[in-house]
Amino acid sequence: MVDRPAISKGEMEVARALWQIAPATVREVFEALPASRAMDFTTVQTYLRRLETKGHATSKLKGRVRVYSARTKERTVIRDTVNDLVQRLFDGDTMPLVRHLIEDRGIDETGLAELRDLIERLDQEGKK
Amino acid sequence: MVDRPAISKGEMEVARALWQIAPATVREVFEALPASRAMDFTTVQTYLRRLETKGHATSKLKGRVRVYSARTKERTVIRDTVNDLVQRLFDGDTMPLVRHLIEDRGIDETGLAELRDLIERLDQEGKK
DNA sequence: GCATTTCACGTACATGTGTACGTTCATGAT
DNA sequence: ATCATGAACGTACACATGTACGTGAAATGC
Repeated sequence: MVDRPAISKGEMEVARALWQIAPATVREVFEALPASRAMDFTTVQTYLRRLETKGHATSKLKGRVRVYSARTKERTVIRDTVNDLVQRLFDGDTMPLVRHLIEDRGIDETGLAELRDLIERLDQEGKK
Repeated sequence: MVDRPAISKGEMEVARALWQIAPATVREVFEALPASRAMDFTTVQTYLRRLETKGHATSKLKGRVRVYSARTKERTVIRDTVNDLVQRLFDGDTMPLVRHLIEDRGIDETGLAELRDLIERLDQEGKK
C-alpha cells in the first residue's frame, strides 16, 4: 500500500485514457483523449512521465517506442480522490455529498430506479 | 456570475472557517480552524489574502485589524468543486459517484433513512 | 539514398501552492 | 516614556503543475 503522490488534474485526464487502453504508447493515449480535451503530444508525454515518477504508471521501451501501463488501479485512485474531497469539503461525512448530488445535480429516472434497488439491497443486508 | 479562479486545497480549509464565522479577523479564522489542522498565523493571513485576490473574499481595515468576509457562497464553491470532480472523474455523470459513495464508502442507518425519504420525494415530483 | 515524419528525452518557463519569515508600526502594560 | 505584543504587509522560496519547444536519432515515403 505504498502511498504515492496524488494525481493532478491534468495528469488525471491522461491517467484515465491510460486505464482504458493500457498498455499503450504515448500516441495511443494521446489519441484516446476526449476530443474536447486537446493537448500537445509532448504534453501527454510529460504527464505520462510524471505519472511514472509518481509511481502510478510503468513503462518499457518496446523497440523504438515506449509503452506505458497503469500501476495503480482506477478504483483506488477514485477512492482516494473522493475520500480527499469528502474530507476537505464535508469533514469526512458522506451524506452531505450524496444529498448534494441528488438534490443539486439531479438524477434522471434511470438513476432513480437504480438508487431504489441499491437501497433495497442495503436494507436486506441491514436486516440480516 | 464572474468566474473566479478555483480555491486550492489549503485555501479551502481557510475558506471553510471563514464561511462559518465571517466577518472575522485573521486571528479569528486562525482560531476557528480545526485543531487537527495546525498552520501558522501568517499562513492563514496569506491564504486570506489570496482568497481576496481570487475574488472569493473581501476585507476592510477596521481600525488596526483587517476584517474578512466571504464573497462567494459556500454552496456555490461546493457546487463548482463537485462539478469539476464529477467531470474529471466520471465524464460528468452523477450516478457513478453516488454509487461509489453508497457502496464503497457506505452510509449508516440514519443516512439510509434519509435516502429513502429523498427518493420518495423525488418520486412524488416525478409523478406530478 | 535523401527528405519527411515520428519518437524519446532533456529542458524550459510561467504560474500555482504550501508555508512562513522579517520589518515596521501601533497599542497596551509597566 | 519604554517595552513587549500583535497586526499588517511585503517578500521569499521550494516544489507542483500546465504546457510545450528543441535536438537528435530512427523509420518510412518516394
